[in-house]
Parts: sequence; structure tokens; C-alpha cells
Amino acid sequence: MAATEISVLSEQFTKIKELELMPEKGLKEEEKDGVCREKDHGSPRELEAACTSGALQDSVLEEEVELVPATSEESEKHMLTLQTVHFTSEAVELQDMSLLSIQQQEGVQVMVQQAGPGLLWLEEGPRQSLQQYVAISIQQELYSLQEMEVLQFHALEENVMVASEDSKLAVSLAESAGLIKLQEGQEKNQLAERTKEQLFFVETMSGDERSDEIVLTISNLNVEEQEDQPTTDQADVEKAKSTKNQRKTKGAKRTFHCDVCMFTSSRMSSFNRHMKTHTNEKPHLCHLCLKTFRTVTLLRNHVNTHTGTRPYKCNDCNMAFVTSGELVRHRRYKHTHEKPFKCSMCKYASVEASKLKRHVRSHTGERPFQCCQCSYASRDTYKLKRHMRTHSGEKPYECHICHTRFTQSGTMKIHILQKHGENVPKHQCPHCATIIARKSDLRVHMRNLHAYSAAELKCRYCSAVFHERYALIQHQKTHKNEKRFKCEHCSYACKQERHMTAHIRTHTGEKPFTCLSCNKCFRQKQLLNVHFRKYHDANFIPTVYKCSKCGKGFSRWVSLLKSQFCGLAELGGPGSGSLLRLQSGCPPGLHHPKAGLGPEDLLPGQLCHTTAGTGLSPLAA
DNA sequence: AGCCCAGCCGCCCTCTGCTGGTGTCGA
DNA sequence: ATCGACACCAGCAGAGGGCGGCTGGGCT
Repeated sequence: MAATEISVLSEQFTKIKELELMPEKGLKEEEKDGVCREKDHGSPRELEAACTSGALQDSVLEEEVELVPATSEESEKHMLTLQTVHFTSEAVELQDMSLLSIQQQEGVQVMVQQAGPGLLWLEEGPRQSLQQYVAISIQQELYSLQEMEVLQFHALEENVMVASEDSKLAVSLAESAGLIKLQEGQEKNQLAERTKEQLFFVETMSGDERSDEIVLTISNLNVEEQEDQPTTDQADVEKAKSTKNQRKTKGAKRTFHCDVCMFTSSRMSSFNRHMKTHTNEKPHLCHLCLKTFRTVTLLRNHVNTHTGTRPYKCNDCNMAFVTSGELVRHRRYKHTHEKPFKCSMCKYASVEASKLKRHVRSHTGERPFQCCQCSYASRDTYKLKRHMRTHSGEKPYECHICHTRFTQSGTMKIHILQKHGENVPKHQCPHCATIIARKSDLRVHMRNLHAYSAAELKCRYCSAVFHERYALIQHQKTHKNEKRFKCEHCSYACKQERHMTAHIRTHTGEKPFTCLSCNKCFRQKQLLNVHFRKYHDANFIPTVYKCSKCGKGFSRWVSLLKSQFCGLAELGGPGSGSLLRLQSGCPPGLHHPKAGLGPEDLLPGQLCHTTAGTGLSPLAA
């Protein structure tokens, strides 16, 4: 709609209030062409119309209109003789409509399109169809419509032209000699070259119900359109202007139809109110945030959101609301739990009909909101908006502790809880001892490990069969320390197959690993590697495990130990892969890397004799 | 015209659950 | 060294709750 001038906003708001509070004030038109168009508010209704127009104008004019009290000296009225002609249906198919024309000295014809009873739209420009328009003839006056920002016409009612149910907003004018009767061709000739539309808002008011006086208030509606969408609102206005209203003779039931939408109403006031929704006209401006509203009530409700004024307070909690409807709805949600809207397909019920409508889509599968970048479609607008983040990469939610960003608030919430929370809830699996942080992951755990499997799950080591993975795994663990691999040629047994493979070669004599430098063969790859490093690698520095007491060096850690102790049934050094097994009688404090020490404890020379006992001191961790 | 009320739309939120990538651990 | 299993984690979508705001009917 209109881009309202910001420079005068706060004052405009004040002015609206003034207009409401001080109806005794009148409006004085600013002089632009040397003609002071001072209105004489002869009746309360006329005054009301002027106030309305003033408020409207405030929102669309660049310059303010000063509020001045009406004085007796404002006698310079512009009594405009409005003349009408009733076209016959045969002539122009303008059934039951009047034609008004404005005749100006420049000879400009301004067409007035009747958008509804009491609501006329003036517009310059070529017409598509004569029957949509009403022309006004203004005689004896020099008005350039571009300069008629707020102008009231006083017309003499003479004939029956009922435009409203109450005969209050009627334009009824007599035929006169000043009438310019436009024919379709003539109209085109006169107006075809006009391309720029000039919109005026015309409100008709009867000056006095007992008099014949009709007051037309014309407001300049030339407003700044937004450049990116210059035609939409205009088109709406155009359509709204073409709305045909049905008039009937007094006493007959009438229905008013909106041509823009399907709206109909038997009441003209409702119809007029509705038609304003098509004009995007929002003359009531919030002086705090510059937002504009159609009605004073909406503006007041809005201003209440700024001031915190919430007159409707809930008796059961501390909530308060701007409107009574919001309070009722709140009470249903929070206190009464009344859910009048029930789903016919399930037990779902909701407080609001729109929620039921949304819910029903989960039954029908309807997905009206299509993503423009992929095949996804959602059942409501929010999900589509949320989905669009997957295309934009937007992550609007940031963890206030580690500043990790997330696409959804719920994801961030669970992150904060799990990563930064103190009393993190855990989820115990009901079938095993597993504890999992997230409920959804527990569900995955249950599905993977505890779900019944129709297919038989066979043990790798024996013939046992299970139907639950967890039971299978638990069973296979019983095979863990078994020396399941037994040598066919001797009593040797081991737990790992690769060990058995290496052992078998001691019987077969197979030595599959050959040194490329000297052609010596080995049973194990590891033996070949040691050989190569020792005899063929120039950079190889042999490790020496040195006794710190006697200074003797050993190539292997185990050799060092063997030189000092007896009673060690099985020894292995670092890199051998086997554990140092200590039997009873072994010196206390003897340590091995795999018995709890770190790699630094393997450094040669760290071992040392103790002064007593075993000769070895405990290795410091 | 103003007010109240009901209905409706839209927005934002939470809760929930599934999915796939990743790190860790044990075999 | 490799591989498989699995808990962990972020991404993403479904469903529904709650509220702000707009519109129209009816009334005063």
C-alpha cells in the first residue's frame, strides 16, 4: 500500500486522536491553486465525513493539513452541481446505475467508478467499459482534480438514486443541461491518451436526512506504490472499483456482492467495511512503530501491545490479553481444556478449527506447501520454512556456551543438555545393562540388539542358535578365553587363528617370508622385519636395556628381567604381543607396560636395582 | 462507528522420532 | 592394521500447543 511519510508520523498519530476527540474542529484545505477550499460542516455527519477523510489524507499526503476551527467566515463554499443521467439499459447496458460527469474548464473528463454504495472511486484514464463507471459533472468550477485533495461536493438531490439501504449515502442527482453524456467512443477519445492513473477516494454523505443535500468527500489517493510490486494493489483497487452493487427499491431485501472475492452481505455497512479490505488502505498509524492499520480498533489493540495494556486478565493465571477472544482461547488451552473441534477419524480434538484442519492433513496425506527447490512438500507453512534452511544452510540457533550453531532449536537444546548439563538424564535399557544418553538412541539400541529376529542367528564358535542379537553376543563372549584352535600335530592350543597358522609352520617347515637382500626365509613376517632392520637397515639403532646398577646392556627387556629373576614362567617384552604373566613368588613391584604403565616406562635404562628385596624398585608411574 | 465475539490464518515453539556420519573400542 | 559393532551426535521432519492478528457478523 502506500508508503507513508515518516517525517510526520508521530504528529499524524496525534492528529488522528485529535480528529476523534475534537469533532468540533473542521478541516481547512491548504491553498495550492489560490482557491481556499474551506469546508462548512453543516451537519454532524458531514463533519464526521470530513474527519474520516482527514485521517485518510494524513496517511497519503506529503504535507499536513492543519486543523483549524471552522469559522463563520468560511463562506466560500464551492457548490458543485452534480448532474446525473440515467442510461437506459438498451443504450449502454448500465442498468440501474447513474452517470455522473465532472466537467472542468479544461475540458478534462474525470470518471468516477462506483465501487459500492456511497463509495466512489475517481480515476483518470481510459475506460474499458462504460457501464462500470459513473461520471460526475462539475460545472462552473475550476478544479484540477490533482489538486483536489479533500473536497466536498454539495449536490442537490432531486431524483431517486438510492445507493444505500438507509438512504444515507445516496447520490441522487437530476438530469440537467450541464450533463455531459458520454458515449463509449467519445469516452475513449477523450481519455485514451491518459495513461497515468489518478485515483481519488469519494465518499458520499447526505448532508441532512431531511434535506436534499448530498455531500461528496473526495480524497486524493495518489500514493506511492512499492516499486517491486506496483500492480498488485492497484489491480485489487481496480477490481474493487468495478464492484457492482445491487440497488433495489426501498423496502426490498438486497444483497451486495463483492467482485473481488466471494463475499456477499445484506448489510451495506458490512459491505463497505469489507470493500475497504481490498484497498489496502490503512490510514491509522502507530506512532511508536510506524505500522499502519485499517481501523482505529486495530490500531488501539496494536498500541496496547506497545504499552503493555492487556485489559482481559485470566482469573486462573497471570496471563492477560489484548482482546477477549484471546482470553477465551487461552482459557481453553490452559484451564478448561475444552476442545470443541473433534476429528472424525481419530480421537484428536483441538481448541481451534485451524488445528483440526492441520491435523486432518495427517490423515489425508495432503501436502499443500511445495518446496521450490526440491520435491519436499509439507503439511503446513512452518515445516516448509524450516525445511528451507536445509537449502540455505541457515543455522539460527547458537549454543551460548560453545557457540556451536544448529538448524533447529530442539537440536540445540539437547546439545546443551547433553554436553553442558550437570544432571544429564540417562536411559537404562530394560533388557540389558546398557545406559544410553538419548532416548532415541536407546530405541535404536533396542531395535538392533533386542528385537526378535525371525532368521536364526548362529554362533560363530559353536552350533548355538538365537533369535536376538544381544543373546547371541552374550553367548559368544563365553567362548572368549577358550583356546579354540588346537594343533593337529601336538598339544599346542591358542585363541587366535593367526597364531595357529604360524605354529603349523613349525611342523611343516614352511617359511613364506623371504628377505630380499639375503634370501633368508622366515616363518613369520615379524621375524623377517626384525632381521631386515638388524642386518640391512643402515639407520637401525638397536635398543639396549641397561641395568642401572651393574651397567650391563640387554637387547631385550625380557632378557634384562631374566638375568635378575627366576620363577617367571612366561615372559614377553615390549613388542612381543604377549602379556608378562607373573606367577606367585615373583618380586613385588615388578611392572610391565601392559600392567598399567605408560610408554615412557619402556625407556631403556629406567629399570634399576633396588637396595633390598628383589633388586627392582617399583616403577614410578 | 465502535464493540464483542467467533472463526480463521499465520507464526513460533516444543516434543518426538528417525537417519546417517563419526569416534571409540574390541576382536 | 583392519574391521565390525555401537554409543554418540547433529540434521531433519512429523505432530501438536499456544498466541498474535485479521476479518466478518451481530449488536448498540
